[in-house]
Order: sequence, then C-alpha cells, then structure tokens
Amino acid sequence: MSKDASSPARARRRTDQITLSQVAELASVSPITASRALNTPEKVSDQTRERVLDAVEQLGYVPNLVAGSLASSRSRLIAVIVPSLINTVFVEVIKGLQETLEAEGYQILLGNTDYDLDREYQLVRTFLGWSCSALITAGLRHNHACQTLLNNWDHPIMEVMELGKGMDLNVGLDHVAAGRCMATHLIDRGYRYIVYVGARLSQDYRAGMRYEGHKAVLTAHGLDASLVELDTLGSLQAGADSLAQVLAHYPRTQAIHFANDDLAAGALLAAQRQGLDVPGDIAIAGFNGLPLGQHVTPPLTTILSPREEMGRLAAKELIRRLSGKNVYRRQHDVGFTLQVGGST
Amino acid sequence: MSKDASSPARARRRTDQITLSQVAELASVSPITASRALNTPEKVSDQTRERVLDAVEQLGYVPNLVAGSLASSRSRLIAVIVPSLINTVFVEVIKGLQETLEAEGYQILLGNTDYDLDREYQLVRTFLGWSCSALITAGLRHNHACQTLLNNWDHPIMEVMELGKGMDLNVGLDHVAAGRCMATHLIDRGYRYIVYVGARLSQDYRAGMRYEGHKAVLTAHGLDASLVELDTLGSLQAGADSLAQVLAHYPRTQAIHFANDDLAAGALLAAQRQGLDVPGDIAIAGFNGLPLGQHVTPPLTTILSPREEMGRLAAKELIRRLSGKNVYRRQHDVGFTLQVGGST
DNA sequence: CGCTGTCATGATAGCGCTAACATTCGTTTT
DNA sequence: AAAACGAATGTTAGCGCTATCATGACAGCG
Repeated sequence: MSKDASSPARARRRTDQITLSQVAELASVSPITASRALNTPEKVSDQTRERVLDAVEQLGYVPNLVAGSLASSRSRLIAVIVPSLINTVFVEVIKGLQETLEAEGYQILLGNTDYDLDREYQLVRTFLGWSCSALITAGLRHNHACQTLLNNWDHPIMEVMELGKGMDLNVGLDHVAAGRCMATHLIDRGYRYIVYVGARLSQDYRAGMRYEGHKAVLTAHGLDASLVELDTLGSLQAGADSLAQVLAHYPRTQAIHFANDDLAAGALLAAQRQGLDVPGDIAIAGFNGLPLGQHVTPPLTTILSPREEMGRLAAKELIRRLSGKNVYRRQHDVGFTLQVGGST
Repeated sequence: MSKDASSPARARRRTDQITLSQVAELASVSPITASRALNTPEKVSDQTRERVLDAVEQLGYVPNLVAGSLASSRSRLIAVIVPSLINTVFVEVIKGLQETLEAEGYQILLGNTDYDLDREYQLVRTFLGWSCSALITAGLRHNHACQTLLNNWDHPIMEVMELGKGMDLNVGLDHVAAGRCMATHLIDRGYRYIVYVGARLSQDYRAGMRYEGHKAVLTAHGLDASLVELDTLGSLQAGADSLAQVLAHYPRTQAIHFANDDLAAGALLAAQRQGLDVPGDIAIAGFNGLPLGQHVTPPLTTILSPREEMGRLAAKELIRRLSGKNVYRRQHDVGFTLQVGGST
C-alpha cells in the first residue's frame, strides 16, 4: 500500500490508475497529443498515432471518461427514462434505442419512474448532473419542476411513445386515433355492446387516450362506451380475471376492447378454458401486436405498434441532432396498423 | 451570450452552469462546507445546512456528478451487462436489480453484448472508464482480455444467472441440475423417447448446460438424448416451427424438453392448432416459469426460476459489499422449482 | 491555567483530461 | 525571396468538485 513515499508537504491522493500522461511519456509526446491520437486520430501524423496506440496497448491504459467529460463537458451518455420495465413495450423501445445508440458509441443511463412523475423529476436531476448528451423519456407528461428544468437545459430532449407537441423532439404514434381505429373496426363488424377494459388508466394514460378515441366513436354511433378499469397492472392474469367481471357487470357484452394484448390474450385464453366461443360468444381485441396474439386461437385482432422501430427512429433522429445536422421535422409519427385476427 | 467580459489574456471556457461555489457564496460559507452540507449533512451545523439548502433551492443548483466523481473517484454508477434484451429473462433480472439499486441511490449503466464476448470486453472497458462502483454481468464466461481487466479491477464484480466459482460475487442457479431435474421428471412420467430442443446453444450456453444435465440423466437410464438445435433465437414462432421439425426427424418422440418457455409455449399452441393432444400425442416441458405457461391449456410443465429475486438478491449483496459490510458468502444459490402442469 | 479533545469550518491542492491559444516547420503563393 | 499558409505538436489553464490537512472555538479535566 505504501509505494513511493516521496511525501511532499501535503499527502497526495493516489489512484494507481494509468493515466494518459504516462501513455504520452512512453510515446514521447505531450499529453494533449496523446489525447488527440485517441479522440481525433486524423489530427496527428500516422507515426505519432501508432506510437501512442502502442503505448496504450503496452500499459493497458483505460481512458478515464469521467475526467474527459468534465474537461469537455461532453459525456456520450444518454439518459433513458421509462415508466416501467414489466411492460414489454418499453423494453422493446429501449432495445431499438440501444442497438442504434451503442453503435454510435453512446452509453445508456437507464431510469425507471414506476409511473411516478416526481420520481421522474428526481431521475432527470440526477441525469443532468451527469452532463448527459441527451435525454429520452417516455411520454409528453411531466411535472412542473421537471418541465422547467428541462426547458432550461440546452441538450436535445426526445419524447417517445405518444405523438404531440413536446419540448423538443418527438417520435410516437397517435393513441387517440388508435382507439378510434379499433372502435370503428368493432362497430363495422356489427358489435353494438362494446366494453373497454384498461388497467390503471391514470398511470398508463396512453391507454386512457385510446379509450378517449374509442369513446368518441361509440358515442358518435349512439352507443354506450362502458369502461371497466382494473386496479392491477396489465397482465395475462388480470385479463383472465377481467373477463368474468365484464360479463357479470355487462351481461349483454358482445365485444371487449382491451387496452393491451396482455389483457386481451389473458382473456382469450381464459375464454378458451371456460368453453366460451371467441368471437361467437364474445369478441376480443387488443393493442400492441405482441407475438403472443398471433399464436393463440383464434389469432387476436390487435393494433400493431412499431416499438423497436420507434426506438430506432428516435435514436437516429437524436444522433442526427447530436452530430449537428439539421433537423427537418421535430415530430415523427410512426403510425400503427390494424391487424385483424379471428378474435373479432 | 456575452455576459461578463472581464477577458483575461486567455479566453476562459464557459459553462453557464450554476456551481457549488455560487451556492456557497449565497449561503456565505466556503465551497467545501456547501459540499459537506449536501453530501455529509451530519457534519455541518443545522443552521449552516439550512442556509445551504436554501441557496440550492433558490439558484436551482444541480450538482455536477461528473466533477464529483472525478474528485472522489466514486460514481454511484453500476454497470449492468446482459447478453440480450429480447429475452425477457434478463429484463426481469434487470428489473430486480434496478428497483433495489435505485432505492440506494445508484444509477444503472446498461450494456448489451448480443451474446458476443468481444463486445462484452469493449463494454467493460468503457464502463471501467466511468469509474463504476461495481459491475454486474450475466454469466461466468468472459474472454481472456476481459478476465484480465476485471481481475485487476478493485471494485466488486457480480456475476449472475448461473452458479459457480466466479471472479468475485455470484448469484445464480445450477442449470445442469435444472436440466437433470426436468429429465428425471419426464422419465418418471414414463416417457422414453425424449428430445431436447434449444436455440443457439453456443450463445445461450446456459441452455446448453441444462442439456448436459438432461443428457446425463437420459444416458444413465440407457436412453437416447436426441438434440435439435435451432438457428434462430428462442421465440413462440421458433417453438411452433420446431414442433414439425422434431416430429419429422424423430417420429417416435413422446416428449420434448424445450430450452425455455417461449419455445415450449409456441410448440404447445401450435400443437393445439394442429389438433395434437398434449400430453397424449406429445408431452411438452419448458424452462423459466413465464406467466404465459400457466395460461395455456394444458398449463405448461416448467421449471420456475426466481429471476427478479435473483436481481434483488444480487443487488442487495452488492450493496452490502459496497457499504463495507462483511460478505459471508460469495456464492448464492437462488434455486429453482419444478412446476408440474398438465403438459406432461 | 494549560492541556487535550471535539466540533465546525476553511485553505489548498489536486482528480485526469481537453479547450484555447501558441509555436514550429515545411510548403505554397505572388 | 519574402509573405502567407497549413499541418503537427506543445503550453497553459482550467472543468467543478472533494480529500487532506489546518485552524479556531469551546468544553472538560486535573
């Protein structure tokens, strides 16, 4: 532990770490040249670059990114804030983000709000403290403090999942339209007693927006837009349980429009177990286009949302912005596709 | 833009950011005292702390964590490296890690290797450059450079998912034993022609370990341990496709032991669509204990692995170590449970 | 009363890196 | 041939924070 005791008046802090200066010394160049050889190789001569890289190799030098970030106030760190990791939807978006960002040498700092906007604010504060190059967050809703903080922040902000006028960049889809789309499909199919089932709509407010669209269409047709709101998060189990609940409450129900495929598939599998005919006795529709929906019998009618694609596009647009290129559109609609299965 | 032009000989870099010094000035204390008020509040007087916090509030100060980390060489950043995000198993572990680590004020730096050990090495290098407080990685296998780098690193390393003698801490389960367990179950049930189906076993080598256990049991019983290895990643679709393939190759097959529940459920749903009786015509078993398995008919026989629990335990052990407490055991077996459904 | 100990605070000196400017030297321009 | 230029490298001065040691005030003690 006590290595060189060339103790000056004041003890130095020690960090046995190998520094760029040591690399520079071994390569007989100045530290800044070593720095350039690593970060902007085109700015040094071939010979020098080679010598520096040799020295790096020889010493097993690992750049201290913390020091680099402090000096340059650039971190190549990108904050990603999602409300949940249970919901596969967000994971798929993260996946799209990640493969694109990592390929460009960015690192992801991941935060999970658990659908709590105050928690989001805390995460944002922490992440800003890391001088992130950009911030990606799910959704357009934030609390006031968060809004203020981000408005004064001078790095790109990308809001994903839903479409609308955000703070900066936005990639998403129109959930109200998606809700309208499915409701229209159900009506076209001839169903008249239609119930919407969602889970914690105040948290998963995008499902709430889909309900708004659904309701508008039903109302326009003079139909009742019954809503059953579950108190658990969406899951197969919750979907299965909700089926009985809906039939008890609304015995005349002909079709159920579920807020997502987990609920819908859960209900469909439960119906199957109970010997109910889908769609004869009850029609079932979902949202998301999860693979599971295509493997149940009958295949689930759902709305396909391009989740990984949303992540990739968001990442690409962000990178374009980060590399100083012009951003033509701040808002990108990734759209959705009605996928009609046999369940309706 | 041009604020105070007290231009010295050399232009200063500017970062309009509010610094701790400004907070200190407003609170009429020295910067170091302000630092203490925020980081070790018990070391300053109540009065001082209050003045500093007021100043923080008033100025909207956001601590520069990069600078703090450089000065203290502590970052409260934890690197998490997984091979995939498509596989829900890793996501669930991450979830367990995250909820525990975030609660203790740690942040997650997420990396995805795509099952590539060289990529893992690159990620590790990057993460070490961030002076992470610890590193969590899925699996005990690493390439040589990575191994060397990590052995010389003086922070905790946690290897999760599988059980064995790792570099430092380890939380996982015994996959060979799990394979044995399911094979034993199938034999007990009376099946003799049993095929193991896995996807890319060289990548998902833990599934390969389960096969080893499976094979050992079958061989001990004088049975053939046929293996079908798929070239895609595990998914419902791959499982469905594999069913036909297995029956074509091994027409006498009585039971299929799938490497995971996605494959198994895919096959089970496909069997259902094709009018095959499960387990009459063909028995199906999986691994993981995904909720889906319990919602198909018949419920899937599988092995329940405590994934979120694994994440939570790993995080807890890590935190214990990071807070300087004694670590009694370096290795933790989270175990597994055979869950017998109707599919066998 | 001087000594020791404890508590709150401050002065100083970096952490390891890079931005901004400066220098050197060979090459092109007129 | 002098002036202008550009490429490669170097010098200097921080980025914003905290570890380390130093100081001053005050309490307790024989």
